[in-house]
Amino acid sequence: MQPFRLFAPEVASLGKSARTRAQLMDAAIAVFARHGIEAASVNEIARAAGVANGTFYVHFRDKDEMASVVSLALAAEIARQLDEDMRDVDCAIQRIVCATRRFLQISSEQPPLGWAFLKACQALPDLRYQVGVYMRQDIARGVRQGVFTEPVDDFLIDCVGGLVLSALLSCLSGTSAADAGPRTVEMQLRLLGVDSQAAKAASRQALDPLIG
Amino acid sequence: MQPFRLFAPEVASLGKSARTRAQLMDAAIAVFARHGIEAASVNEIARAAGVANGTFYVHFRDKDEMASVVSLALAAEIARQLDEDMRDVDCAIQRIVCATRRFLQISSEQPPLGWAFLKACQALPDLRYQVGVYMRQDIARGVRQGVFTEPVDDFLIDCVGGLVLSALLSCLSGTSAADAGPRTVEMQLRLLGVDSQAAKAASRQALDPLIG
Amino acid sequence: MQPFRLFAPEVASLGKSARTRAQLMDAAIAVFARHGIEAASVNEIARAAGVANGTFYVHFRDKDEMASVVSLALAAEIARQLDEDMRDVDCAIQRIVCATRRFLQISSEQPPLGWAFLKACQALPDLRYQVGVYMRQDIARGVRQGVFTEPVDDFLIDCVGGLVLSALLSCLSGTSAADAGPRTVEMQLRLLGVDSQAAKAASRQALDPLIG
Amino acid sequence: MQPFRLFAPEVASLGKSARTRAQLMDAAIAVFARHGIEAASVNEIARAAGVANGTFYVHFRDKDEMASVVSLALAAEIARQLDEDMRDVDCAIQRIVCATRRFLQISSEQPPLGWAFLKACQALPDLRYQVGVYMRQDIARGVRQGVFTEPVDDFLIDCVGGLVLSALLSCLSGTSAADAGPRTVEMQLRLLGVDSQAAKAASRQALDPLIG
DNA sequence: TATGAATGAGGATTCATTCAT
DNA sequence: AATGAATGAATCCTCATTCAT
Repeated sequence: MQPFRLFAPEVASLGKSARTRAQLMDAAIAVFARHGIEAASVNEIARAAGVANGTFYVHFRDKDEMASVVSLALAAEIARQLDEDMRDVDCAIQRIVCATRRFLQISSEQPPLGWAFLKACQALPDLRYQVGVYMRQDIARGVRQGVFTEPVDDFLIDCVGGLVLSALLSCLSGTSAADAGPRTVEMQLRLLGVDSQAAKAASRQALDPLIG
Repeated sequence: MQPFRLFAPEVASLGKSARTRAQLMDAAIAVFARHGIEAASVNEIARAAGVANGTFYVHFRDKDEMASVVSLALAAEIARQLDEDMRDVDCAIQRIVCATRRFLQISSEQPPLGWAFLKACQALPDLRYQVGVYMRQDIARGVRQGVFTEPVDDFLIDCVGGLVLSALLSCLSGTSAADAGPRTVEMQLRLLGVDSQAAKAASRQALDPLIG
Repeated sequence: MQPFRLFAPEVASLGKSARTRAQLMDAAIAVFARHGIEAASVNEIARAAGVANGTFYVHFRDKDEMASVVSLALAAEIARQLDEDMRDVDCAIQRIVCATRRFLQISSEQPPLGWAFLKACQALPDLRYQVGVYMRQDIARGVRQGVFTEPVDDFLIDCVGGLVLSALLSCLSGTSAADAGPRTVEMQLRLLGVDSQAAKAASRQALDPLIG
Repeated sequence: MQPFRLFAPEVASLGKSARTRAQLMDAAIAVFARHGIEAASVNEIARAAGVANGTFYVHFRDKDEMASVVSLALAAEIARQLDEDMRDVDCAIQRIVCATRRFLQISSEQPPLGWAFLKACQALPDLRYQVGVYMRQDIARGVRQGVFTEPVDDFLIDCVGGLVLSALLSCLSGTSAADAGPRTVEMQLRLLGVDSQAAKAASRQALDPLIG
């Protein structure tokens, strides 16, 4: 019925209310992915979640609040997965390589998730800001480690973030090559000031087999 | 009443009908800039143009057609200005430098134009494709001239285009530094495979005084 | 507020939703009767039903679906009444006499119902077909009983049906005589091949006192 | 461009203004036939006539007036053709046979004309009345000649007229048999009180070869 | 909590009609 | 007479939101 599941667990580990809320959020992601955030209708989300439309307002004040909650939760969930993968990685380059490739993998292998994230980033400045904060940590770490020479400011973050989202869009649109992950990382490292050869080498290095 | 003027000339050099159409298009750009293309309402566009709602349909079949016409015309107008500036420039790097800095200048100095273009690119894949075709010419020229080492494919174009749009968004959001133009060019050249120092040098070189 | 009641029962024997739906259907019949089906506006129907315009779409997908639902329900309701009256009548001539006179009585005594039915028949070929199927049963029965000599085909059904509707129109227009029922039956029987005298005799015979 | 021509002569025998008016009337018939009178739009009629929409109002006060003018002219034109065919026929039965068969022939061989006439009769009581006046003449003649036994009143006229229109509808809908003309006449004569055998004989008699 | 009918403002679109040229 | 752009009321329909159950 509802093929996409991120927040609603299979087992009934949550209370009924929390489960309904999670179903609504998963449904919202699927609908946002299909129609974009503005065009998504509360009725369609409720229908996709298998609940009555009125139930929506039991869990969210209005559509805007839900968009914000869902988008932030989506970003947090992605960040959680990336952090988990990089728990023990100290090298900033490694972290960038890992995070970016893993991010592209996750979001292009689950198109609803990828599209929803992409469209949410386009629609919600708050979300872009949040993502920027997250990226800035690793980039700042690279500066401290002396591997990134570019001065870190909002503009750089905006551009690096925009590059990754562009790559994601390209992947989701289906026109892009198979090695989009490494190529994106390579470009990203170049933007950060890593020299060309080092960027290429780092971007192509083997990752945990889980990661493409 | 309507501060933004791109298509509607001050003088009555067009017939009355053409003038009304141009007013609608200018109004559309202003409204697209404020609310995005999807959320723009025909009534608001007509009101902004100072005509009755029915008049919209004298000039455009429906909202979608107008969005497409306006966006393409907007892109064509920008391209026309850029081409004019670069009429005699042969060097691909020079052309990229010039086009990108000029583009950012034009579109961030006229926020309605910039926002409208940005949102149009997000909403209309056709427009993105058009813009890609335009950019690809100069990039291919650079490859022929031996200055860009990166292989040119759709993915590269998507990323380079995305980078420039990200820079524009950053500028329009008002958070970015004054040297966004040169910095964007520098990043762009790096993505294309120009080495770091040459990129920095080229991006900072003096342009025609008109260009910032 | 709404003088015509066919589907909405006085008592609250239906759920609230079903009652609203029935009110809309009754209102639709009244409006169809006044303006015809094509010219009837959803807003006017909703207003006549005493509900908000949006409520219309809670109960019907769109105007066309409602027109079809209402018309078929109207025809079914009329057919139900006729069938009830003729439950025990076997003779085809009797059935025709009874059905036609009763039909004219019902629909000319309740002009909204009559007009709505008439206009629905003009606008909806499906409804005409339905009515034709219904009429054909009794006519075929008459052929089996050897009292109708005319061969039964679509053209005959179309003509007999058209005759009855013409009679109804004449009644509703107010120009016609009091004995429209018997005269219509007589003509109808003649069309079916009953000879003139028998037709006149049968058409004038006494019916249940309820029936005029 | 405009396949249907009734009022606009090929040759320029009329003044320019009269020609434009005639073109509009022909176009109106075609459009009425396609969409019905209510749904026909002035713009579509003007377009079909090959003139600007404003021109419509040079020739007609408004849409209703045009509908009335066109319908009446259409009926008059048909009547003129029938009268021409029957100029020398005195026998009422002959006249009915001839008029009805010829009418069905004309209007089913030129579907735009047939549909327009049919829909006009449904929409405009005035037209129905006019047609009734015309039919009544021949029917009254039959009564004087002693061949029709049925008393002539509005109700009879309505029913006989309705029968012929039903037959036309059946023909235009394409479901009806080839001998619709004779069968319609036969039914019509029965309605008027002619006995069955005489009706059949008269209805099948040979007509002028032109007439089917 | 959950429901789902009801609401009514708002959006896209059509169209009869007017009027300056 | 003819034009065709302009008008704005009216139409169908959607949708976020509310509320009684």
